[in-house]
Amino acid sequence: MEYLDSLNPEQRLAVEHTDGPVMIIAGAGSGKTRVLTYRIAHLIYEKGVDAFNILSLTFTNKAAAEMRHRIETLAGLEARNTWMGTFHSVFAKILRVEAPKIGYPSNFTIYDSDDSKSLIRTIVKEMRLDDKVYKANAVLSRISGAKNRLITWKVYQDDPYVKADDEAAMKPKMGEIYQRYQDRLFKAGAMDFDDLLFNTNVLFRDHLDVLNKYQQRFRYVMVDEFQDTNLSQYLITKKLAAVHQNICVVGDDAQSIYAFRGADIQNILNFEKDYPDLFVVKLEQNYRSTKTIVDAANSIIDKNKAQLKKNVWTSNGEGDLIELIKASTDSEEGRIVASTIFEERNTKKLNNSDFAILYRTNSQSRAMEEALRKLNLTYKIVGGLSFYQRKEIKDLMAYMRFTVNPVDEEAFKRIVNYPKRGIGDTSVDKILVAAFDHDMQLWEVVQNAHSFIGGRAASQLDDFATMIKAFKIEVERKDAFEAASSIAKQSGLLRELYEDKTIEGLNRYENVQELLNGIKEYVDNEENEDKSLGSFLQEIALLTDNDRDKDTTDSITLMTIHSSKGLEFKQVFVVGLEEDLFPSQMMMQSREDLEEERRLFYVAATRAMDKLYFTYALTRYRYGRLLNCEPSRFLEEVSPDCIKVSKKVSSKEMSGAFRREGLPGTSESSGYIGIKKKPESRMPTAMKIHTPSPDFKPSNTNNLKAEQLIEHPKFGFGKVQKIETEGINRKATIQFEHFGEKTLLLSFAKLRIID
DNA sequence: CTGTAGTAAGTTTTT
DNA sequence: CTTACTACAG
Repeated sequence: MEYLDSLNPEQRLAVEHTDGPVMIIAGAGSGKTRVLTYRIAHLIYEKGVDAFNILSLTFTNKAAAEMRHRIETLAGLEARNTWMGTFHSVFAKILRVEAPKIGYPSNFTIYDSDDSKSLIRTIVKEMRLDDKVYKANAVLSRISGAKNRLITWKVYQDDPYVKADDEAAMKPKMGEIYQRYQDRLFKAGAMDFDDLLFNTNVLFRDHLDVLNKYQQRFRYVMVDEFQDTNLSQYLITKKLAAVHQNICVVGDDAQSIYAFRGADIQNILNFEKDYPDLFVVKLEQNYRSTKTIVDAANSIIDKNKAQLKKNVWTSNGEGDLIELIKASTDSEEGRIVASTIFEERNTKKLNNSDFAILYRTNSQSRAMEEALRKLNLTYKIVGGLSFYQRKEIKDLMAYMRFTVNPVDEEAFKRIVNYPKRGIGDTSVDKILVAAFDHDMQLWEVVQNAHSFIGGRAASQLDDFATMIKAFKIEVERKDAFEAASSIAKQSGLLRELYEDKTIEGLNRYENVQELLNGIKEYVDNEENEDKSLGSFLQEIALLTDNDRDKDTTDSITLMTIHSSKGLEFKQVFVVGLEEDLFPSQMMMQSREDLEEERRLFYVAATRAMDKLYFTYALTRYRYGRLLNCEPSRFLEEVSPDCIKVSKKVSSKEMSGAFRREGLPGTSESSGYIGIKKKPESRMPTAMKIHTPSPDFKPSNTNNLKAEQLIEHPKFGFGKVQKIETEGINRKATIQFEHFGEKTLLLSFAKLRIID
């Protein structure tokens, strides 16, 4: 096989060792995707395995699409028959066939996290609990964490440790919320993201015939980005591979960045224990980046304790040093990045698509966008507020969802009175209560509205029911596109949007049209066998904004570091390297958290092939307030040999920023400025005297009032005298115990409000 | 039941 | 700056 000649010895081992359990530890830029595609081709053409018997699981739809494309190029159309997709999409597809076995309808709805949160809010309200204690986000992530570890509500409630945990957090009702949440999902014929995996586990546990069917079908199982699997996903693959034992996992523990959604790095660290005869290959040669970049990335990741030993190296040249750019404001940061790209592009004859700007949070894209637009540079944003999360899109989808699955509670609440048809909150509540009390299906109650609620609303509901019935008939007779267009028109939704002549209204109208176009495309696509609306809805529920076709014009890529995984660019800007932003303050609760942020930093750095830039700003707007920032600790952790301090900062802005900060240093505002060890002057002497309480956490100062007791990290305890507003700035005059009266800019000051 | 005005609180990453 | 929720008038 001559194509094997293009591989290095380790890669070749990984490709040729097809049978039995295999773990491929693939360092950044080591040609992992190449190995995976060659491996599949090898299975099909050398080992004579039917493509139909190969299952490859990835974490994003994009990665799956990329892999499918590369395999087709390499191995031809035969390879199209391999099962390839994300965990969620593959098992949603299987559940669509098998769901009735575990009591769900096969046209079950998939709730996205907005639906889930809304349901949790309803439940918390129904239980008459304090929604400030039981915040939807926190409750959902707790439940999600349990599900990812396959803990049912029953086990959750019976576990004394969990109970102690919840009680310590003053949230003893968590178990009951979990139970009710699960019950309501079941009644609404709905699964949330975690359920797709959880229920697959249940299915395989309780129906051995079904498990056996898929075990026979998937003789070869491959898992990409294995470091990001959670327990639930791991157990599914383990079960599937139990008979043939042909499981191949590919991953890099150094790039595990999804702990927040249950990824367990122990899966990769302990894999060997589950498979004693495991064959391990390490791909350590990096083909992507310059030596400087590889060294810099290694210097950061080496600080982590939890990792597998490996030595990523490269034979590439040294390349340029990493440029460190300091800006005074976030908008200046944007301007410098934009002008640097402009210059580099022209002097080195590069395309826009050779550049990427990576940030920690989506909100950072704004400043970058503005600067790029001013220089007329074409860019595209990956991710961010998803198309599918827009109100108008969710509204139309809710109509479609309710038509297909008329017990879908969240969809019902969304559309029953939109556009307005005289059915208010009171009536909606009555319907829901009636369904609950009589243990009836939502749709039955709606159809018999007169028996449950009287008056005007009842006859309005009759009209609503008639409309939905008409939709149902359309859905049965027509394909997804025709049914959806008809629903958009008949529901009055299109008219409502059409009549809104504001710019936003126009956009919303166009978005709905775009969704309809998407449905048309789906219907016209030969590969989709089932062209019903129900089937389309299941597909779309698992799509993210990253999966929509963006126009293919040559553009600079803007995205979060999380979505950059697996990609590479000639030049990469990692922006916003400020303490509390990256590493994120919300993450910095434990050593594990810091290590995950380091891995994230590692991922960002290793995206670059030729040149890497780090930038940070001294002040930044967040939530409409100007905050001051300090350089990220990562800038001190990264090997100084790899970094060159660069870029002039305009002296005017610089001194302005320093003055605002009330810092000395105006004199160094011209010339080259780098990170210095935090100057003494930046650390008020007060800090040496007052140590903040161990649990010090800044509070939201929105509601700060006179007489309020507060704690300041540097000045200690004090009492608020008065609050004034000056332009966009709010100032508080505070009488401190030991430091007398001080006036602080609230946007700068971190205060803990003592209740 | 609907619309408006005002208040409160949240801001990480993704399937 | 945003979004979600509440109170109150019509």
